[in-house]
Amino acid sequence: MLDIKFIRQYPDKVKEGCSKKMVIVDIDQLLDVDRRRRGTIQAVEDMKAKKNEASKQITVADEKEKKKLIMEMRELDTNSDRLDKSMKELDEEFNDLMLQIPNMPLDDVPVGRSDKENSVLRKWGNETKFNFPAKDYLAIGEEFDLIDVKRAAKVAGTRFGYLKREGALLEMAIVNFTFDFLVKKGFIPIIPPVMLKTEMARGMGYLEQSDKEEAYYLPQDDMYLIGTSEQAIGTMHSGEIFSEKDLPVRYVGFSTCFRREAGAYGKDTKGILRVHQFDKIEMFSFCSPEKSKEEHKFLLSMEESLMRALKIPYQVLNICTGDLGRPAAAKFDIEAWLPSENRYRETHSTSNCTDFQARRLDIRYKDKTGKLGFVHTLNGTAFAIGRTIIAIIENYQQKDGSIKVPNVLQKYTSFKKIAMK
RNA sequence: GGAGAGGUACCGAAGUGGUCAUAACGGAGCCGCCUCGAAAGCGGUUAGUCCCCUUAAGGGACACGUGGGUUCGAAUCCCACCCUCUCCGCCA
Repeated sequence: MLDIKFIRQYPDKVKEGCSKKMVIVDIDQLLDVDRRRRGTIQAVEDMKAKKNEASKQITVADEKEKKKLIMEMRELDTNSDRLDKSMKELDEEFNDLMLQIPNMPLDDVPVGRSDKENSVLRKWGNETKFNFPAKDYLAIGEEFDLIDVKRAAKVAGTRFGYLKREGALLEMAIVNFTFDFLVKKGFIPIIPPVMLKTEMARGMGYLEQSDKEEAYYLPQDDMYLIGTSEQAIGTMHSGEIFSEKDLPVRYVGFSTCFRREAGAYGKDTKGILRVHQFDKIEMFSFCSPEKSKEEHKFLLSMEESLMRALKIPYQVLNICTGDLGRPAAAKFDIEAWLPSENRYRETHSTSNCTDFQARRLDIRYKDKTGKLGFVHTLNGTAFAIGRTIIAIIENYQQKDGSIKVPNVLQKYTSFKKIAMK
């Protein structure tokens, strides 16, 4: 959510931000509702002030005076009912419009219409080439019985997978390695709930329009399954006030993530690249507003360090305004090299959501002088484990058909390569 | 799932229709006084959001878990929901 005061003051900036993000919202209509709403607030408050004054008098008035005042107040009530009703309508309209407005992109975010206009910031590592016929991850995974999507389809349907044998063990190794790495950097390890109350899901800004279709909803309990642990970590401090000296507060969370992939029919239908359920390690920061740009770079540097530790070639994308999504003010993606596709595929994403989520969730901080302000929230993928395993299998396949385990992970596994069924 | 108790400030807690929310009382934190220093004691302080006005100052509304209702008036009475705790049942 944006600050209405900011919208009043800089309507043109907000309109520009919306159009850069390819979001259509009628800002003039919002400002009109805002004007009418404030007028009504004034009228309602005047009336309440009158009633409060009369109430005070009633307590000290004599019997005759009291009766007269009560009659007057009864009459006033018929008017106030009408006002209350239009107040409620205006509030609803106002909130509706406010929730539609996306976060403003930061000034240095490149302007573009869609993901086709994202720019490559840098590349790391040499794109893996083999002097033997390379296989794709699914062929190798099935050969060694690491991945089983056929039986998953029987049991749960398409877009599910079993991770088996060394595949399952590899997941544990990645989790342990990543937690060791990030806890040493000061991140607080956490395993969050994977279900959210509706109000919390809304607070994270993922329930508006098409985003809503992406989440699994449990009607019996009015709850949502999380699409990423970001949603359960960001909401953790809702309604709370940090001391500025305690910021930044950084978490590393592990959770299963659930996505309906409603708009992705026909896309990546094979294998486990795009599935309804996967495990992910996620970083999340709460920081002061002045530090969020720096914090964003820090999260990106953590992502890159992790990829370099695994020695998987990657590129960093600077996401353009049209591809940011609603809550983000700036975003970087990392794509890992997949030899079988001869291209990079997304494995990481880190967003600076500035105060957009903090406003909705009422997460503030108190500075040295006692002044309150909204914190900035940021998130970044440490590893989406399924896709990381895909990248490892493909980039680490050997001429003899085996898969080497990346050096940094060997400490966390009892095997150095995967060669036997 | 059944039965009960409860949610008030940083924490504990009183208040059970109006003079009790700038919220009694107790504790904790911070600042100051006292002291060579500390403890004790004393004094101060620890919330906000919105609207009007805006240079400042000021005025008003709301805030007793959340949302409704009853009433001239609700922390207090009624309804729904959320959360916490205790006991029983079930359970990894």
